[in-house]
Amino acid sequence: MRKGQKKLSAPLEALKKAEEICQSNGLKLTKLRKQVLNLIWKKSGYVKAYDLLDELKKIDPAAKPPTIYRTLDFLMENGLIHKIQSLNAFIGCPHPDEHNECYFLICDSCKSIEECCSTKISNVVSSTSKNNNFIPSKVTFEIAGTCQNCLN
Amino acid sequence: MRKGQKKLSAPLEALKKAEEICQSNGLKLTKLRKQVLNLIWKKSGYVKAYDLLDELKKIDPAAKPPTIYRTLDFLMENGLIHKIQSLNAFIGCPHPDEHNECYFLICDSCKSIEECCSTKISNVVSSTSKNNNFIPSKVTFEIAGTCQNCLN
DNA sequence: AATATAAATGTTATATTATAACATCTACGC
DNA sequence: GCGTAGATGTTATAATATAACATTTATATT
Repeated sequence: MRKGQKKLSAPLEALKKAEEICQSNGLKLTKLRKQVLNLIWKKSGYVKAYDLLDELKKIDPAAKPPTIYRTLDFLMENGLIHKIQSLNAFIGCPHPDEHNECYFLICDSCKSIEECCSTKISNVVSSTSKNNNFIPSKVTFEIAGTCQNCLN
Repeated sequence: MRKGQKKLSAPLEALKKAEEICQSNGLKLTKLRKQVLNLIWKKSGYVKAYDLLDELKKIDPAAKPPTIYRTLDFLMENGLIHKIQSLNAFIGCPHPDEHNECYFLICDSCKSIEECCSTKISNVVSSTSKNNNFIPSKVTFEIAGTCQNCLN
């Protein structure tokens, strides 16, 4: 498999993991939440909230902005999805069980996003935080640019 | 001077640097742009676009959203200010002449933002980019948490 | 100085993103 | 069954941002 290419089964795995995580943490992955998480994974890249709302409306025509935003909040709080701050967009988390510091490589050309975790990043965050006597709680690390596929 | 505390003269210095940079790069720091940059520096922390618009309206009652957003775009493009993506807010850049990779320590408690540059960060960005065959163009690195002053 | 022209600003309208506030429903423990 | 907390429904509006076109201003050239 080419590096950077998403495994076809990633959505299924992610959904299964989501079930497990909610199960073991006493969280309710309700029908609505499952539907939204599904819709997020159906898109190959990132999704915008209102596009998601449009999709959801195909299932439930009564859906409204708070429906989506509340659901997104739940999914984010529980690490099942991430918000890409520089795009105001959302993306499924492929490894919701391992909460490392993650960063995102965002291709301006093909709009793909690669989520990466690295101890280097975590180390830099903790060392620089320590240097500044700062207690970090939320890290936003997004690198926009051009991915390998689009370079050719 | 306590670490993390802003020098009182920072705004003046930043404005002077801005003049110099525009001068030497053939950019026009017009009256409007200077006014907006001034308003940004007048605030001790970050500023929201529409708050800035309200301030600007005190000087020019005819000011409208595009007035602010266009000016913010100019200032950002030329490195005189930064956008904090996780807050949809803007902040003056204290060292617009040295364009290192920067990150921001954002205190959730007192709302202060410390801009930091470190070669460690730059190194991590370039090494992880290289590992992923990714050519970075824009880095967003924001760490929210609690600052030293608010810990006590 | 008149003229061209590119950049900056003005203006109107609207798109996009997100939340407040309150009502109702549903699952679950007792 | 009954109470309660959490989830969802609903209405309205707040907050953020840009498109599109008109006008003005600076400045380079003649």
